[in-house]
Amino acid sequence: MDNYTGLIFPSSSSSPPSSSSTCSLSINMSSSSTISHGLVSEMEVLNNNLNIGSPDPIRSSLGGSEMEDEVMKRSEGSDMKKKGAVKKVKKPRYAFQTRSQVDILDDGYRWRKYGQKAVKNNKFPRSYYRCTHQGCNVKKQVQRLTKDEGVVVTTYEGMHSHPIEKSSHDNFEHILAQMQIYTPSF
DNA sequence: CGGCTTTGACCTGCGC
DNA sequence: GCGCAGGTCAAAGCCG
Repeated sequence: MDNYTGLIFPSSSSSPPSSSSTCSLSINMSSSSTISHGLVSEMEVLNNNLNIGSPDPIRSSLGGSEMEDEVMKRSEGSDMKKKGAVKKVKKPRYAFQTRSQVDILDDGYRWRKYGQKAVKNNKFPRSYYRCTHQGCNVKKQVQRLTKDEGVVVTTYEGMHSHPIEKSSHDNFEHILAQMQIYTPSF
């Protein structure tokens, strides 16, 4: 099938993606460790441009940082008021569009679905996945666009701290090879 | 039997 | 303060 993959970049006003192709590769490949977290901290901007879910920029309520995965848990269901001690650290998020019949890109990592929500202004639900590798807190969201049902938007949050698990790695490289830089010109 | 998906409930942040 | 929308949890069920 024809599936193009448009990489969505954090189109911040200050730092245009100069060598974007290298950045794209770093999304999920094992070399991602070379990318500093500060590289993309403004996913909201591009999400806004995309109108993924709502006209608002994403509210970055995904405040989960690496450590408070436990903290975020409702402790006893009674007092989970420890958020005051938790400082919100925004993880960098990366999104890219894929024109595909299937929602899930086989990127070589193993994901476990932990939630699904209906999103406003979108007839397709958004699915939430977490990397199953122990100690790896990478999450991703998968959403199909209402206005173009063939387009799937995948948003990654965090960096994998481990190599790709499956050998289908080549598959993802193939996808990456077809990547086009998405330039939000609207 | 273990891992994964489904799904409703719960929590939080934000706008009004 | 209230309501809405997004994000997460966890129990139950399914499947290999």
